[in-house]
Amino acid sequence: MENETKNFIEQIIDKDLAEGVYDQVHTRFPPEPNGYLHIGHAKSILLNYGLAQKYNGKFNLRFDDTNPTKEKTEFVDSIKEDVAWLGADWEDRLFFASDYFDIMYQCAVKLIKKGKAFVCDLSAEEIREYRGTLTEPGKDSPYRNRSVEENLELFENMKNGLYKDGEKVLRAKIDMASPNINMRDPVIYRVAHMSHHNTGDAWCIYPMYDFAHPIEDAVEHVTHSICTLEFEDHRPLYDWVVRECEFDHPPRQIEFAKLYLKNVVTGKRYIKKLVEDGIVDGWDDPRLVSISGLRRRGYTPEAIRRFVELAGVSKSNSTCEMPMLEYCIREDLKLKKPRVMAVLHPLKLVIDNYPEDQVEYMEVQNNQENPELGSREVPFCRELYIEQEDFMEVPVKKYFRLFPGNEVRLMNAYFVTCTGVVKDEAGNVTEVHCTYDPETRSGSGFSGRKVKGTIHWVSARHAVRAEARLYENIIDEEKGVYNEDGSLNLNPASLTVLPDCYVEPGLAKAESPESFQFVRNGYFCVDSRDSRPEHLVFNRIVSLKSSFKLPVQ
RNA sequence: UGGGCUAUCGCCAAGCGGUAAGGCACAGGACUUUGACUCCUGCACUCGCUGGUUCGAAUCCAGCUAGCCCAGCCA
Repeated sequence: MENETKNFIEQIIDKDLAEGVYDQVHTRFPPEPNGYLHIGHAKSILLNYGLAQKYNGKFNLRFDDTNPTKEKTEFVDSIKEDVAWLGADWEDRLFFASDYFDIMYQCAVKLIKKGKAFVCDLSAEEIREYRGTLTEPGKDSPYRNRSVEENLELFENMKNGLYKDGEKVLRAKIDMASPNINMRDPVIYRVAHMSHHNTGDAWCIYPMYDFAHPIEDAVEHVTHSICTLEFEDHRPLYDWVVRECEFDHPPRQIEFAKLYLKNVVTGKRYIKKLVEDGIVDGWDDPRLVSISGLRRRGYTPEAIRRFVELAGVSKSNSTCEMPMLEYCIREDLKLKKPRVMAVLHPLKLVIDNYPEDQVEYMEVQNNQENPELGSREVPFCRELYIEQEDFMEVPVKKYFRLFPGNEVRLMNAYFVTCTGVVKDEAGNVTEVHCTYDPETRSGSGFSGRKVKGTIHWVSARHAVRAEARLYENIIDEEKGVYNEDGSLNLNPASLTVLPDCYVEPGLAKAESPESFQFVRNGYFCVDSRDSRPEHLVFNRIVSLKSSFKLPVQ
């Protein structure tokens, strides 16, 4: 733990602490409640929370709700749930930017009094024109030199609702010729006659992000305000606001690169579109990488934490590959969850020399690598279901599962030798027949001979019918997010439903996502949202690393 | 073409003047009551390019090149 390499943010913090710039570390996660959180937010949450933990500091959850046109209470609830689920504990420090509207208003008044802000009557279009372009400087607003008294009065009028939306704004007075466009007298307050989810109709003017955010950080005594790269250009303005408003505890803004996943829709607007168009069945659809979708699919907070850790923190734009995330969930579940038998594509196997009405209960370790998980008893009888891919009438080279004449082990049970098949009129194999050797029962210590193949099974008489859902990325690989006509490029194979699966008896519907490893079929999770009684639905979390692949016929 | 930022293996990512960590992926091999897991082994004489400084450069300097971000009364 001590020898871990430090990321660049930790290096900055170390330096700050060493130089006495700060004597503690205080971070925050400041989402705008305008959508659900996704894997990208997890990086920010875990980074901020992790730093607070590491330095024995504090972590706040703060809703950046300064724009009532986009925000909803539904989103604050879901965000709180997801942040808590990820394990980031804000203790008693849950804040809303809107709780500081009074302070922000006072700050604005202070700026006006210092001659650092003015009320501007220009329209939005005019402001844009006056702003100049990337290569040409802007020019001063004709209202830039209003007196302090006039500005004070006008601003108060703005607050008191004397003006319509867009009629007037408050602007910081900085430098219209700055090469940094954010410094060209940015708007810091706008008029919006609209109910706010938190403050109701108390206000009709709302502060802009660039003005509000530094104040939020400063009043909360945040020391390190960590945000993403696109705000780098805003840092001079952030510092300007903190300085001009004369805060005692100036926070430091640090920017890092967002986390992207290859061939995956991140980005609220795309996910929002999929939800609104009804293409997915909600923000928690398992095909999405929303936190709630990952949770429903069976991902654990530990796996997501591990992934964020592995991906690291830097300033270079990067895109991780899905296998990295998949590795993390396999790693996490491997020793923690039971390994049970389930047949996704059933084929009946009849043991001709096994007594018709006999049932044996085989003792099976829940997880061979982790004895602490204990064992269970699995019924075994004459008729079983095996996986279709575990039988080949005409075996290919190097195939060592079941084929006529070959002997394999039925996992946790007996050796069986295939004796023949039954076919339907069309020539499809409908039943496989075999004989078993009673000497070879699992655990009996039999060592007379060895078999190359071991296959899983489920008792036909006892098995539970279930539905398995296999999810893939919802956007087609390699083709990008959009088609040429601008529509989303959806992957038609993103959801495969296997309605006729059989799983070991004993698996039941769960209240919350419950994960298992289905031997050779990968990791699955009981979908707790399926409301049909007695209907067992499993979401595939991730498949196992490639096993034997049949040669392409 | 103004400003800001970035550039180290297919993908992440250490490195901060002393001669390229690690993980994912991939490829071999061993093991195996599932071809998984585990375990070994391999995987950048080279750090976007070109020059320069130095005994010595991925690290310093100069000049290029490429990519990302900024002209919301969004965050």
